[in-house]
Amino acid sequence: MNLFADIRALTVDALTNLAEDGLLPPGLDTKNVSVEPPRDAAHGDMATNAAMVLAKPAKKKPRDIADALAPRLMADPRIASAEVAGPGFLNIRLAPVVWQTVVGAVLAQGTAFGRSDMGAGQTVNVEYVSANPTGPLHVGHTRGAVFGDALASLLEYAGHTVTREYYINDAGAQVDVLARSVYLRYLEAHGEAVDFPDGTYPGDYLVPVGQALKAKVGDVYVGKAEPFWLADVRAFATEAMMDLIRADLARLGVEMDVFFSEKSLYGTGRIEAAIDALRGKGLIYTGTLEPPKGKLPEDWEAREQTLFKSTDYGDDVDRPIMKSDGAWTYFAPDIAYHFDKTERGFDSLINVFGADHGGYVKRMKAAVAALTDNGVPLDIKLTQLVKLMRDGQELKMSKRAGTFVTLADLVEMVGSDVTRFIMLTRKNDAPLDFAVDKALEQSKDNPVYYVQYAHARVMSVLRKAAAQGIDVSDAALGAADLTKLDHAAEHALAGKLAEWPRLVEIAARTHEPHRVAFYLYDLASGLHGLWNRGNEEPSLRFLQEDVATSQAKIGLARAVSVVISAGLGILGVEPAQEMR
RNA sequence: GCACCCAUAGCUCAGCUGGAUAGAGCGCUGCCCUCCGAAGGCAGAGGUCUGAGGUUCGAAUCCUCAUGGGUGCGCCA
Repeated sequence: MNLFADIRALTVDALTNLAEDGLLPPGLDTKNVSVEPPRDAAHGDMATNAAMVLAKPAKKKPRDIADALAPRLMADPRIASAEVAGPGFLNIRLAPVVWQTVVGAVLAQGTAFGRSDMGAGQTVNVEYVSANPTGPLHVGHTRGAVFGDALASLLEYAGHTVTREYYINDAGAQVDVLARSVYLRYLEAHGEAVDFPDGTYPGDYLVPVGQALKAKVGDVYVGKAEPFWLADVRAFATEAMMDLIRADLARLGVEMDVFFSEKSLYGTGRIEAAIDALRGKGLIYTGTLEPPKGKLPEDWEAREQTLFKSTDYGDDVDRPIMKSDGAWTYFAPDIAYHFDKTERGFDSLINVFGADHGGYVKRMKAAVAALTDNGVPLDIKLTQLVKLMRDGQELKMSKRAGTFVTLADLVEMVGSDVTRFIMLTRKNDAPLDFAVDKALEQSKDNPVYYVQYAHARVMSVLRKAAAQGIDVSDAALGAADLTKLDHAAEHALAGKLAEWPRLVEIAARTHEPHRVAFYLYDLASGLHGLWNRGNEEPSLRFLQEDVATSQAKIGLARAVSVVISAGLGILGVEPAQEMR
């Protein structure tokens, strides 16, 4: 149930009737007619801009249209009043029965209240994290993981069929570096003294990998030249790193559907097939790029390269797909990977990258647009940097200084729920200061606890009521006489609940899960407000003298907890039963 | 030099396919527990939405330019 969509449909019907009666020209385009919550509560429950949007095409004054529209809306039992205001807004007040219906719907549908069929089963591939398999995930990856996962859940909630996917860069030079580093740890496990030259990974996390390699193969690689062991060690090390990464993701409750190996694209003709697809469209050619403007790289010289004509699809320059030694650049397998995604039949693609990959957005979009003739949209969401703060000071991250903070460290410090919620209290493209000390504080300073507290309060009321022998099952509350919810403050809170399905659609459409977090904060605020008004107005307390009234009021509180629960579910956060 | 992202209250940030008098938290001032959890609530003060043009009935929102920050920029993925 989406109340705003319902009232919008009512409005459009009324406009159609006006046209049939000759009061408006026929065939007006109503797609820009909106029904929204007004910014100022004094303006009523909803407002429509219909009169202003249609004034020009109908060649009528906005107020005349609004005057004609108002009585048609008021004929509906759900509408208590419709008044013309301002430049031509129609402010709508809803009948009390509407709010009672909303609460009843939440109690009947549970966390499915707010689900949308907007996605219409469209398949979406969400690729996120995709960190190089060379070490544990760090704080930056954490934001990508949380964002991508919440976005995926949000899209599922809005009716899409979602695949969560991780692209493993296991074919480049950096996994050779990994293999050499593990080899050194392997020698160390055999008692050799080793040191780690530049261009190797000295991290302790490879010590157990070296030992595991020894346990597996004994000493067969000791004293052997690199070509003898490189491929084997690389495979072993990469697998070990992916185990590490999967374990890190599990700490956050992130579970991928697909891990896609870059290496699997090589030697199978799949890169060639993707490039051939572009060549077939006349988009591959041999040429020389202009030198970049401004400061030149020192060793710059003009070279002939195999290029993808990405400028035909909005990129700034054409991009090389093959190195001068004939090997593919990193971009070629990327193209092949996305070609593979489109061939798997996804209706749309989403990539979540760190902001430092912003420079690849245009070429990636160009590649997908070219491969699908603009048929499959690719949205790329960039997550900005995370700064960890403690006591107002930035925790500087430095591997050398030993202050490198990993995902595992962060989750260890503040827990998965707090990590996830805080990371989603900022828009993805805004930098995030993560105050580790504040995140653990149980106060209003901390939005996680504020929302959790609201949920816990409701649970507390339910426990208290149950102890008094009141049936507080959702079925019983839903069957209660909800007309007892007759106070404006209660209607206002129910109105917040009614916004939930609408918010889900907006958040899903814009690919912005942070909106869910802000909505939950707002909803929690509404509950806290009503709760405290009960201090001064006993009739607003949830527990009343008679059972029937109690059940109605508890029903409202329960409905709030259900929606909080649904929202937290999308964010991947467990609702609190009580605060401790 | 070019591209992308960003600029909203003292601070940290929301702001809905353009909508009415721009919101929240922190901080500041003053209130509210014989009462379901005060880990909360209420009220007040605080704004040329970086600047200048443009489109529109209407711009924080869209377009152009400027200023100030961040990120990236041909054989690293």
